[in-house]
Order: sequence, then C-alpha cells, then structure tokens
Amino acid sequence: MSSSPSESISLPPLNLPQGPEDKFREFLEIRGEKLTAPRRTLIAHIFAHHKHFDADELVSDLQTSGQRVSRATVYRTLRLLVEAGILRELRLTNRTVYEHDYGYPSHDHMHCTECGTILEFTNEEIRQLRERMASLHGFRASGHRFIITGKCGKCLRARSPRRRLDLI
Amino acid sequence: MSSSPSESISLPPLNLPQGPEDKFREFLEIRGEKLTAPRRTLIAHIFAHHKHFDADELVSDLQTSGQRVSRATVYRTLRLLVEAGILRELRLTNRTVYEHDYGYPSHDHMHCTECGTILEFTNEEIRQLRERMASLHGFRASGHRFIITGKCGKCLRARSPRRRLDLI
DNA sequence: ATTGATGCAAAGGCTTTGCATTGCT
DNA sequence: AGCAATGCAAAGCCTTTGCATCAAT
Repeated sequence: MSSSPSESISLPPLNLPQGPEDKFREFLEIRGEKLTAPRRTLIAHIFAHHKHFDADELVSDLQTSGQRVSRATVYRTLRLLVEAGILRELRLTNRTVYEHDYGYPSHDHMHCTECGTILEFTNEEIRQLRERMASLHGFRASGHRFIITGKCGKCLRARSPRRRLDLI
Repeated sequence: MSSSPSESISLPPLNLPQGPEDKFREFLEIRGEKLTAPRRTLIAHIFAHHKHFDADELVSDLQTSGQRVSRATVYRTLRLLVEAGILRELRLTNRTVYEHDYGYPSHDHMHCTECGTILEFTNEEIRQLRERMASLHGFRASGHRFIITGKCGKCLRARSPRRRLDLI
C-alpha cells in the first residue's frame, strides 16, 4: 500500500513566529476590531485540523463538536481571515474551499475531477515563471492560482483495474 | 501611447479545420441531440467577438442585438459548449466568465484585481511543468488553470502617477 | 456609554429545474 | 409520431445584509 492519503495531502508546516490567533488579533487591532469569542472558536477549530473545508462544513463541524457560531458570523469571519492572510480561498469547479495560508508554505494544487481530492505540491519554478510573465506584460503580480485538473492515481487505478491475471 | 487594450488581449486564432458550429453539431450528433436555432444564434454570437463574457452579458448582448434566447437556454447551452470543448470556463474572484477554447491557442491569464482586465499570455513551460508535476504525483493531468493576479500596467500608472514635472 | 459583534431572518445573486409547449427529423 | 429543446416561472444554492440585541471596553 502506498501512503497516499485521500482527502488532502499536507506539506510540513513552517515554524510559526506567532500563532494564527495572534496574527488575527494583530490584524483586527490595526482596524480597531476585536478578537471575540466566536472568532476565537472559529480560528481554533480551523487550525485544529489541516484540511480544505467550505463554509458549510465549518458550520456543521462546529455543531457536531457542540460549539456553535451562526452562519452569518462564519461567513463574516472567513472573509476577515482571508483578508488577514490567514486563510486562502480556493475556487474550485463546484465549490469554494479554504485552506491555511499563514504559517504554511506556499504551494499549488492538483484537483482530481473524479473524487475531488485536493493534492498540494510545491515547485519553485512556478513563482519564477509568474514573475517573469508578469514583468513581461507590465504587470505587477501579487499572487497566482495554479491548479492542475485531472485524475489522481487512485482513480486511475480504479477505472482501469489492469487485473493481475493479465500480467501472467 | 502603448497599444495595450483594455478588456481582454487576444492571441492570434488558429486555423480552424472546421468552424465552431460544425464542431458543436458533431458533438451534439454523437449524443443524439440537435443543433437548434437558439443554439446556432448563441454560437454565432459568441464567435462574432473575441472576448471574455459571462452568462448575463450574453443574455443582454443578445437582447440588444434584437435576438433573444431565454436565460435558461443560455445557461444550458453554455454548459454544453464547455463540455464540447468549445468554450472554457474561468472562475474569477467575482464572476464566472467564458472564453473561446476551440480554435484558439492554449494560454493562461493575468487578472487585474483593480480594473478586472483579463490578459492572455502563452508560455510553453507551464504545460511541461504541469506534466512533470502530475506524473511526479501519480496524477494524469487533463488541464490546468494558471491565473496570475495583480495589477496591470495601466492601473499601476494610474495609482502612482509619477508626474512629468518630477522628472525635470 | 459607546462602539462593534452576533444571530436571526430576510433578501440577493446566480444558476438550475419542473413542466407545459413548441419544434425538429 | 416521437423525442428533444425552449421558455417561463419557481425553486435552489450559497452568500450577504438589515436590524435589534448583546458584549466588551
């Protein structure tokens, strides 16, 4: 068996100079806003796991774990966390998911159109390419999205099962 | 004055072995479906201009030009055109736009977060990188999205106007 | 006290769908 | 005739917003 996970493959975290909550507090303070209880609940929850999630999953996960934050607040807070550079928003074909940004190495994604798995990978060339292309066109890049779509190994194997007997 | 256009910069079209309508007819025939009058209206309209557009623009552009196709049919047809590989769907931050795919060279995008301009560019390395990354992770790539976000030259100039007098 | 945050429910976009009607082949 | 497409209006998602209430400084 390979060790390939099924939902989202993580990269090793960076060493955090400060936790995401601190970072959020700082962000809010600058804008004269507050790190309230619901917001802390959310950030704690989000950083307890490393996975891609959408707003709805967040709401129901919270409910499951006994906590509760209103849907409106979840949406409002997600937006803030993205603005703060703590979460990154990823618009996939069917849904919008979020992932950790702060304290996590920059990376790109492969998205399996079959099972929905999101795989993360890093490659330095992409950023270089982006800078090169941007300056070539008078652009100043602030970010990029590079998403490879296709089928993951698991789905490829499932679809064309290449039975053992054929190999005899 | 530079020659930079404002809405979407086009690449030179490829030589079409068959027109987009033929391609669509072929696609539909295989599925036992029909190239009807509304569908022809749509495809003619879409390929009359080369620009990025969203569903709503398409509806109103049609109305302006006296033609009329119901919103439902527009949505249904757009979906078919994407399935047929004739249009490509691009999910930007705020809206979903479509662009010509069939008969048009493959390319990537820069998206100005300031004015919304979409700029197209080609670069061979991206595809190679994509294949390399995919096989490295047991993936079979079927496509990719590479969107560089930032500010276009025009907006950069507008923001920091660097007045002529300063240069004297 | 004052300012912002929360929760609720309502409102909004955008997109899809059920269904009766129309139109091809 | 028979099957699929259209148009309309209604329904569905997901997300945002108005507003009264609550909380924290």
